[in-house]
Amino acid sequence: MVASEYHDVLKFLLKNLYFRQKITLTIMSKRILISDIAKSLGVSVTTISFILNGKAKEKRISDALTNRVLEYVKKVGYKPNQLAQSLRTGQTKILGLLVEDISNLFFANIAKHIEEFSYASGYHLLYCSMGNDTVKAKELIQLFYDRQVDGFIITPTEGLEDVVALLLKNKVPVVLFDRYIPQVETNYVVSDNFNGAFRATKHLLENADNRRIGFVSLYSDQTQMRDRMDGYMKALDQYQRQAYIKKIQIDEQEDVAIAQIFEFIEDNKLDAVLFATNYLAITGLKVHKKYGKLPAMVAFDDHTLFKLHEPSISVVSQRIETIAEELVKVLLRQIRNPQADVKHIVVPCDLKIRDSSTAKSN
Amino acid sequence: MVASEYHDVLKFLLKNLYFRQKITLTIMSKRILISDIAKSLGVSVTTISFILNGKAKEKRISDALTNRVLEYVKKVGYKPNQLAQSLRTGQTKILGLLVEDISNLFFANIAKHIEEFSYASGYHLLYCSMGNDTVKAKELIQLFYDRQVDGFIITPTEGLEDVVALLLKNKVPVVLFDRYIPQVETNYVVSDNFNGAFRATKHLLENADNRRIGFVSLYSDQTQMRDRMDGYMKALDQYQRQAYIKKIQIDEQEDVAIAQIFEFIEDNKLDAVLFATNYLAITGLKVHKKYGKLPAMVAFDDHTLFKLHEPSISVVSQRIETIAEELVKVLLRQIRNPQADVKHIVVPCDLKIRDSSTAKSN
DNA sequence: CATTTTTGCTAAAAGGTTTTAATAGTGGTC
DNA sequence: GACCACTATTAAAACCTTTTAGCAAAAATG
Repeated sequence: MVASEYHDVLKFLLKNLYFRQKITLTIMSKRILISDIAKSLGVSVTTISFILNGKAKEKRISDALTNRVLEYVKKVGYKPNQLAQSLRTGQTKILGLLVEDISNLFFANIAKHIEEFSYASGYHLLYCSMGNDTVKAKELIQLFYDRQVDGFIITPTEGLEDVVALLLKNKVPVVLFDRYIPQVETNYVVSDNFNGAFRATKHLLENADNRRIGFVSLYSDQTQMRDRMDGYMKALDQYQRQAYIKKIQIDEQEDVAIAQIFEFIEDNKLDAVLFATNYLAITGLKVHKKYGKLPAMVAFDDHTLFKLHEPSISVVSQRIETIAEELVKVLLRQIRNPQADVKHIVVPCDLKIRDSSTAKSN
Repeated sequence: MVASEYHDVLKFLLKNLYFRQKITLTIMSKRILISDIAKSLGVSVTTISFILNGKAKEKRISDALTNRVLEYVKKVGYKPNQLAQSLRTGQTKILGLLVEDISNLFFANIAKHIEEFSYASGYHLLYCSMGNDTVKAKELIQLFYDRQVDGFIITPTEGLEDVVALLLKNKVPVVLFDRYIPQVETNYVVSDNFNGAFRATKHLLENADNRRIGFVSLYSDQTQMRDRMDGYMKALDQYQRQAYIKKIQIDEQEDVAIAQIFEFIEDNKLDAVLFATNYLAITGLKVHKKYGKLPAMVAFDDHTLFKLHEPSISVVSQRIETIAEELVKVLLRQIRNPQADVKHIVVPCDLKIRDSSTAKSN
């Protein structure tokens, strides 16, 4: 199945998921077994299993019997016990979603869409937030592995190289997102952070008033941070301007961060700033609120706040739905065909220009 | 175990979760079986199972053997196959979390904390968003039921009375939150919406400039909406003021909603407005941005935006962590003791007064 | 010393599927 | 009419645990 076909199938499934037949609830205390059906119909369990798994033709079950079974199964609302099924087949039809923090709007949004695509394909999701705690992260991956999830969707935090490599070595399907691990050859889906930052910086540079343009980022070796910085640098190089870079500690106290950003802007007399994450940009806005000073700015990742803020904040926004769709697509491909080659998918970003980078105010 | 003890245990587990022993990864292709251990140690499978399930004493397994087994198990990193375990015991150690929309900040935050408390107790979470689609919601509940989750945490959308009742009838542990279903006697954990709204309204009333105070809500019969309105009404009654109530369609186009709110404020010459949800309040702020008019206001549910907005927005905020903790506590109680009586927990709200309801500006 | 009780452990069943290997019957071929 | 191929179905093994019921040896009892 080529990619575009696959895409269509997914879309189709998704669209029709909620319009299937009228839903019949079969929540009842005594779950009915395949052996009950076999007895009632005077047929063997094997036959029924074959029919239900679509192997009727292959196993030469007569059409008459096939229909009789199918009808009866529908009538009594039989559903195979998934645990028994999973135990036997080794497939749980569950994916593990490990994000940095599910309460972060970016991840929550991704999670929402991943959920939609997964469910449309018959997969459920176990989720968890790993924070920036490597030990916790490894433990959670181990837990999900022990639960025999069919695949992993992970935002790798630092220090996870070995465990991800271990998963791969054991042929566990994995797809990373938001950032990837250069040393480990895995599937990943990321935004085009480099170009996003490049275009944002260029946009700031094109306003002649912006002589001195700074970049606020985090102390982090993660690829998305590196790429954003590289994009910023390239734009500056093109215009032969000096770079001003400030990195904040990942778990810095908010007021400390605020003070640091304020100093950074003041000391360097910055006219404009590119913030590497929306969280940092929000911290930047608090500088504004506290010190009443705000240079031109662009933030990475959109946020409800940015549209409403006065002035509204320009952003490099990620195509969250596309990312989610690709994630599920790549992962399911790997699950269905373990031989499949590794996929690296880079999704373009969109530069949304608002007032914070154009208005002459401030 | 009384509630407070239980609370302590949870807290303890949570705190120590990440500091346990050094983590040893046992991700490996060939999973080791209990029978392998039995063979290696020349002991029966039964004995090992008893020991691992803490029944050594009860089953009179000698201490010597117990230790030998425990040590060996640790050495080879054996972990029981959870599927086989679940199949046999009927317990999956998985909870189903069904929220209206995981990408909504309120639910994402709750999800984060529910996750923490669940994991600390050895439970994992399957999540999904139901939207406002009753059919989808029922289907998802059915799917989770089929997966034999040990319990449900649900924000019931309208039309779910029957399926929740069905779960209850079949002794499936359920706890509702955010709102409940009056006709069905279930566990629930909700905020004290009535008093929250009452206090917020009273706060607005106490400012003598606010003669006309409106309430913007949704067309919805859900309890939390009803309670918030009742709280608003009671405060107005106390001050013998007229009520101005505007309800917006749940899935209304944003610009339509904006226009409706604007009209509502204009037509009634409102001095102040209480918004029944943070989403509505944000829509209200867009009225401000579009028409440049903003009465005094208080929003329900906090949001990053509100602290930063100029003026900052006063809110009735919910104690999300407490709610999450109670949810898990109540649900696990029910799971562990199916006879346990139904719990109704009402968590107080906090009125956070900011500039939008006090500043003389606008 | 015969009987009962306790100790220490285990064989086998149960949980509910899928899948392998086999069987009994039918029709065709030379 | 012996042999083969095919049809339509199934018994039993496998997946990996937990739990029931029971057994043999040792200790306690009268």
